[in-house]
Amino acid sequence: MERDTGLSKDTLRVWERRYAFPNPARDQHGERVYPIEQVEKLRLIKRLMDCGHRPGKIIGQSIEILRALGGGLGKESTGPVDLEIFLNLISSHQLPELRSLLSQTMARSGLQNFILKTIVPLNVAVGDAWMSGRIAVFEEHLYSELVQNLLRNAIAAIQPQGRTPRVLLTSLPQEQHSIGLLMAEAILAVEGASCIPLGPQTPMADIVTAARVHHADIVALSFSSSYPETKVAESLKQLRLALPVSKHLWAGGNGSARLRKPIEGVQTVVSFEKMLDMVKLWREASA
Amino acid sequence: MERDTGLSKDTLRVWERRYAFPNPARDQHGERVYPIEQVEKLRLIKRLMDCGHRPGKIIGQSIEILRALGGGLGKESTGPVDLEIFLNLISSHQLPELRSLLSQTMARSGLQNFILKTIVPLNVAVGDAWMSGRIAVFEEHLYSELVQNLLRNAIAAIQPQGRTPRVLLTSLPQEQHSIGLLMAEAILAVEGASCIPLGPQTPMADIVTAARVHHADIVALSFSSSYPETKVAESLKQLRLALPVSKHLWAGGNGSARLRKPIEGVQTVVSFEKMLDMVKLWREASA
DNA sequence: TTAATAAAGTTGTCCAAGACAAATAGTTGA
DNA sequence: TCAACTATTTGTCTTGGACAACTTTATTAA
Repeated sequence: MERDTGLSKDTLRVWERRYAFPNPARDQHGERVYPIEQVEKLRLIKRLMDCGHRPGKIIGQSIEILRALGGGLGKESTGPVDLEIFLNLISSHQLPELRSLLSQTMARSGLQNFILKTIVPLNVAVGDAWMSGRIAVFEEHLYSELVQNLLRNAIAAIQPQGRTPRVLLTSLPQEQHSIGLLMAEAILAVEGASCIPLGPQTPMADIVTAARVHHADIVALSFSSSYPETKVAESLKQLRLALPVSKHLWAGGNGSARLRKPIEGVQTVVSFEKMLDMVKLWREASA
Repeated sequence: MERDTGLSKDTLRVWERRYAFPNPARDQHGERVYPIEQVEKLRLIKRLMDCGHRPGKIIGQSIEILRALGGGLGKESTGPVDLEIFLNLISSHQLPELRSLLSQTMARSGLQNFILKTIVPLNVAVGDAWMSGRIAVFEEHLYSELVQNLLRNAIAAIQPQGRTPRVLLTSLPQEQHSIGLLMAEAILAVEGASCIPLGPQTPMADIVTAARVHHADIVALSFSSSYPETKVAESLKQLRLALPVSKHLWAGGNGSARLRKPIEGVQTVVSFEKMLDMVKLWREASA
C-alpha cells in the first residue's frame, strides 16, 4: 500500500483512526485488505495533497468529487505543441509511432526546446491523464522509459567539453524520481556545463564527498512532489552546513517549489528556463 | 535507515529487542539516532544475509569478522577481462577514462559478450568492493549511471525488427533495481526479440493488462537479492494465475535464484547465457 | 545408514493506541 | 495590511505483544 499510494503506513493507520477512511476489510488473520476502489481514492487524495489540498478537507468526499477537483488543475496551460496526439499514442499503445513522433519533435525543436516545450508539459498532461483514469500505470511506465532513452541518447551525443560549471546532479535517499535529473542534465549539457550524474538516492555524506573529489561548483538536488514536505527544508539546511560555502547548492523539482521561506545559501530552481539564467549568472560571478 | 540499510523498520526494532543490536543513541525527543559504525555493520549484515547467512548467527560478530566473512565471496571467479583496471578507474573518479574504456571494451567484444563477460562480473566486483569499503556508494552510483547510458544507447542503436518473441520486461512494485532489466533487454534485442520495457515497479494488475494489449509472448520479471525472500514465490504464483496459460512467465535475477522448488508454469532464468537458450527453445516450440 | 516426520527454534511482519512536534488556519490587535 | 498569538490539524515516532512461515534439530521408521 505504501508503494501503491505513496502514503506511509503510519499515515494510513492514523487516517483510519481519525477519519474512518480508509476502511480496509480483514483477511482470516485479521490483516488489512484494501478494496481496489479505496486504493484509487487514496491515490487521488495523495495527488490532490501534492497540489495543496489538505487531507481532512477532502478525505470525506466521494471519488467523483475528487476527480472533479483534480480535473481543473493543468488545464490552463495549453502548450504550443498539441499534446493530445501524444496522449492518444500512449493510450493506444502505439510504441513505434510514439517513439518516432517524439524523436521527430526533438529533432525539429532542438533538445532544450523539446524539453521545455514538449516533455515538461507532456509529463504534466500524462500525470493528469492518469489521475482522470484515462491512461494506466503501465502506459505511464512505458512512456517514462521512452523519454529516458531519448534523453540519455541525446546527452550521450553531446558529451564532454570539460567546461564549467561542474554540476553534481542527484537526489536524496527518499527520492526515487530521476526523470527530472535527466532533463536537467540534458539542458546543462547543451549549455556546455560538465555534469556528474549520480542518479537518484545518494546519501548525504556521499554527496558531500562526491562534490569534493569531483571538484563540483554546484550541487543540484531534485525533489519531486512526493518527497515528504517537512523533509525538504530540513535536508537542504543540513546539506548546506555540510558543504563548503564555495559550492553552490541548487534545489529543483516540484517538491522544492513548495518551500515557503528561502533557505540561506540555497537557490531554488523554479523552472528549467530559470536554470539557464542561473548558469549564466554563475559564469558571470565566477569570471 | 530503511533506505540506508535495506532493512525494514520492524526488523530493526525486533533486532533491538532480541539481539540488543543495533543500539542507537537517542536525541532530545527520545528518537533513535544511529551511529555511523552501526549503520555500516547493519549494511554488512544485510549483504551477508543476501548470501545465505542468518541474522542470529552473525549479528553478534564484530565488523572485522563480518568483513572477512564477505571477503571470500566472489573471489573464485576470475573473468577473462581484468576487472581491476575498471575498479581502479571507479575508485579514482576518472569518469572520462572509465567511460571510454567501457565503450572500447563493448566495441571490441560485441554487446552480448560485453554484458556476459564484463558487466555481469564487474557488477559483482563492484558490490564486493563496496562491501570491503574499497569504493563508496556515490562511486557505485556513478558507475551504474554510466552502464545504464551505455546499455540504453546500445539498445537504441539496434531498434525494432518486429520479430518474435515479444517480451514484456519489468519488475514488481517492491523491486527497484533496473539494471538487470536493461541487460536482459539488450541481450534480447540482439537476438531480434521485441521488447516492451516497462521499467521497474509495475503493479501486478498492470503487468497482466500490458501483456494482453501488447500481445506479449513472454513476461519476464527481475528480482534482485534484496527482494523479500518470502515474496518471490508468492508473487510468481499469483501472477501465473492471473496470466493466460499461453503466455510464458520467466523469473530472473539473484532473487529468483533462491527459489527452492520450481513453480508450476514459471521458468527460472538462471543466467543470461541460459536466457539465450530459452529464447531458442521458445522459437522452436512456437514454430 | 538413509529418509521421513515431528518438535523446537528462528525470524519478519502486523497490530494497537498513545504521545508529541511541526505545520496550518483562525483570531485579535496595532 | 501585517504581525503575533492561539487553536487545530497532521504526520511520525514510540512501545511491546502476537503469530505465521521458515529452518534446524531430534526422533522414529525403513
